[in-house]
Amino acid sequence: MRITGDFLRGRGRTAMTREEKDVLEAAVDRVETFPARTVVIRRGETVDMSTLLIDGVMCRYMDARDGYRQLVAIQLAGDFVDLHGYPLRRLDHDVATISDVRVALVPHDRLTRILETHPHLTRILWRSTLLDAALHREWIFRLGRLDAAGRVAHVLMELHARLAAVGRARDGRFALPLTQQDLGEICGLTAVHVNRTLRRLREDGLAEVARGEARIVDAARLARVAEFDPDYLYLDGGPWQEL
Amino acid sequence: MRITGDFLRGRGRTAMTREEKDVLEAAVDRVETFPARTVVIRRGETVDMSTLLIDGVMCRYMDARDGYRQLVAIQLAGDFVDLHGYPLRRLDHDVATISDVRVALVPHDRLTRILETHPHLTRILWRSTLLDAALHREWIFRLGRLDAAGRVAHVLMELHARLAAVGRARDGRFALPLTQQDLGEICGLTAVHVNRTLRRLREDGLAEVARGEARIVDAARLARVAEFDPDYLYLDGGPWQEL
DNA sequence: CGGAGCGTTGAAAGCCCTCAACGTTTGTGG
DNA sequence: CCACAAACGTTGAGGGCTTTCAACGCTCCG
Repeated sequence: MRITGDFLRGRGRTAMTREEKDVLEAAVDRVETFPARTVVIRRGETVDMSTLLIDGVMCRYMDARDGYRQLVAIQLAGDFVDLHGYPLRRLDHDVATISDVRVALVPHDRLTRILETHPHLTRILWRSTLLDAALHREWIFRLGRLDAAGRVAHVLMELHARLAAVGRARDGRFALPLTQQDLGEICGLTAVHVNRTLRRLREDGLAEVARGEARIVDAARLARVAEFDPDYLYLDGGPWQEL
Repeated sequence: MRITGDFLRGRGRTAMTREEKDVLEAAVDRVETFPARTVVIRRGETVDMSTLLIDGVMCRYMDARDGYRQLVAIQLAGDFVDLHGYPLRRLDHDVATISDVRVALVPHDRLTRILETHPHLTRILWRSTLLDAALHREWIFRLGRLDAAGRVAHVLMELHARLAAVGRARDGRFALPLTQQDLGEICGLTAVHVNRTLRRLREDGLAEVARGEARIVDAARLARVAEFDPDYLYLDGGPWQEL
């Protein structure tokens, strides 16, 4: 498969012409791997390349004074992890791996070239950074309005939907290399309470998380607990088709 | 003053050339006003213009099942409220006014023209949508990691910094047309608890909010309670100068 | 096979919510 | 300009959700 084959897969990739896909593919300078649990970019660093995640799971996070951190994004296969670093030039948060990952690196000067020559592809790249922003907003909603069960349920629903879009979920099951501590740092909860909440979801027949795998047992009820509506993911086949 | 004169003011506007400022100004189709507490765009609507806020305060929010809403952004003078609607085509949230507002409307076909002819200005517009995303991330941090006092303090610090950047704060004071209910919908708290928290901040000599005005009394201590670092606002004069 | 990280469970404390009542301000119409 | 109503702000008491602290079991990897 092409290096960039999962980019926007299931979320508007079809809006790219064959030539645009080639141009994007050609913008990749090289492919690298990082081991699990590695910090890749530190907050404040000036960046001159952006990272497209090919396989594995990464995260973006901000540190709190008490030593805990708050995850602000989970990045999955096909995600441009730090494309926003191109217009912003420096990042306001850290980037790290969760699992072993394979990434493609795209130098910013090649993005500038795309900007100058391919307006439609530019708009698609721009759009992809805004899909991230839409996820951010949903995370704000999750943290501001949902209780512990809702938050954990929401994360599971979101990850399932996103992984399914890139062919990495089947029958409601998907690999979930997150610890309960990680889930806590996503949901603004302690690991202890995540544990109790997962038990509750399991006992209620909604979802099961164990040994690096998640399984959504009753999607309808889980979605209700999570107040989950996949609109914000702008998935293909949703109510609108665009670009 | 020009209609677009506050756009990116204090946050990278100087990176725009004179010609680019003219092009942006010319992209404005018309100026409109809306009264306070009006819904301007409903979630899911397809949009073909974007809204630049000239004066007043607006918000973006998502509804929860219980009737409460979660604000995901506050927009101030100079903010492009829904520029993300251009690449996304439809919004995943509602947009409403808080105070009376004056806005400039920019048709999307003119943005497409800019995309095709002004790559540097395009990058600046792109960047402005990513400043919003950086705010989203900080809001996630605020909700996930801070207690009530920290959240309210953080909102006050952020609004002060952003308003100061566009010349609408003086001596730590600024107009704050938000009710305690609004603050609760920003912070994921009830209005009652916002009230108690504001009292606490007042009694501790950190900040005062009353009759539509906020006053930051002790910025250093308030920033500490809020774990506030203005990095994420990408203000001019910060540690980096870019574009 | 040993250790470190991860997961699990219980008890107690704390923060925030809910409910309720009342005071204050704002805006509107007479 | 006043009167009134509605929205907003304030305060108290009690309850619930989540955290904290502590202990222990499990799993996986070197």
